[in-house]
Amino acid sequence: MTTGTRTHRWILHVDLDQFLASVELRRRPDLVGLPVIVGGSGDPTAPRKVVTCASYEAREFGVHAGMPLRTAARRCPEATFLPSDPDAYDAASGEVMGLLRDLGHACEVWGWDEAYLGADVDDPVALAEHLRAVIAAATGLSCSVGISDNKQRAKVATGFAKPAGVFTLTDANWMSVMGGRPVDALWGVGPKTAKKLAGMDITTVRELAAADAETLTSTFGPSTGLWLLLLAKGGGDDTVSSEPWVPRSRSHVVTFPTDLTDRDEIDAAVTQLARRTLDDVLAEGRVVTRVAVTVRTSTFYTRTKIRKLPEPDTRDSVIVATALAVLDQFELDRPVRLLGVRLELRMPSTS
DNA sequence: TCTGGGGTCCTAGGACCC
DNA sequence: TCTGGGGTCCTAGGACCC
Repeated sequence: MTTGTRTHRWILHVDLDQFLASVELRRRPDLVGLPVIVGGSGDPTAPRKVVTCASYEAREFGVHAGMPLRTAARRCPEATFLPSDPDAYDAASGEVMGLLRDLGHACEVWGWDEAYLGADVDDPVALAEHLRAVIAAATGLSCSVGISDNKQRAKVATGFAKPAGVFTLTDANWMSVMGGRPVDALWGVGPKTAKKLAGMDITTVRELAAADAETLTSTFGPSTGLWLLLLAKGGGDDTVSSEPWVPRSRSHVVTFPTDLTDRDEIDAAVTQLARRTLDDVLAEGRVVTRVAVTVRTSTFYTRTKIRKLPEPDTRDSVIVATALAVLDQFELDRPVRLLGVRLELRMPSTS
């Protein structure tokens, strides 16, 4: 088995196409080629539920992940709505990641439907086509592959590979492909950073790449400023680690169908969230260091408070009491739309 | 068509100690 | 008496991603 963190000649970003929808289509071949929308309990009339994944056919109607299900139903009434089935997606993801690990290259898994391979090969396109064929033959799932020499650029390349393709992005074609595109085409640059940059008259990747380093560091800080410059020039993180990812935290949030106003109900909900999250933590043999509680009111005002435990702990009584004590620090003078509990975990010693 | 759920990382600022 | 910095721990909050 390949382990450790190191650099490689090539980094391949593997991204499963419309992953959740594809898993559903595998067991519902009658729906192939039709608009399929996965989310919530599969009831398109449910309020406060959103699309988790839309098939490419559904996307033609303007439906996308994060859209309220009721909106999706209006845009695409003929779609088939399916409930989210996390166990099925876990299993399918496991199949694919197992196949990728068996290829004999460094393999870093990024969530359900993405992974990076680090490979010292002469022909990365051949490797990409090979793994696409292996995954398709063994699982019936389609993926796209972006090829580069760092993660960020490989990830951007995947955008050009989709669906079901391969795309290579290197110094040779980076600026000609990306130079004229908006800065938020870079992985890690979102709307806020794009707006800040626009205020500095920087709107394209080419302009950001040519920007003055001191100007960027004075606005974004020494670390972030230089990172933005590196990203625009096509740089990024060039290491791939095959070590299993150790989560830093576990959390659950709930948006209530109707806002809570009764304090006893709010306490009960936080207690339940804390217990559910702690169950996950204990199942993984981890220990809690900090307890965070998030409250979102009817006005969508959202705040998180957090408290460090006196000692790392696993006791239900301590975790629940701490969550309730943190909750008690909120004003709670408005109806509560969402509650969340996040447990931060002690990292295993690295020795 | 009012706005889900699960994560990570970075920065700022206050408290406290030397 | 007053003032100075440095370092570390802690929480809040921002930003981004899938």
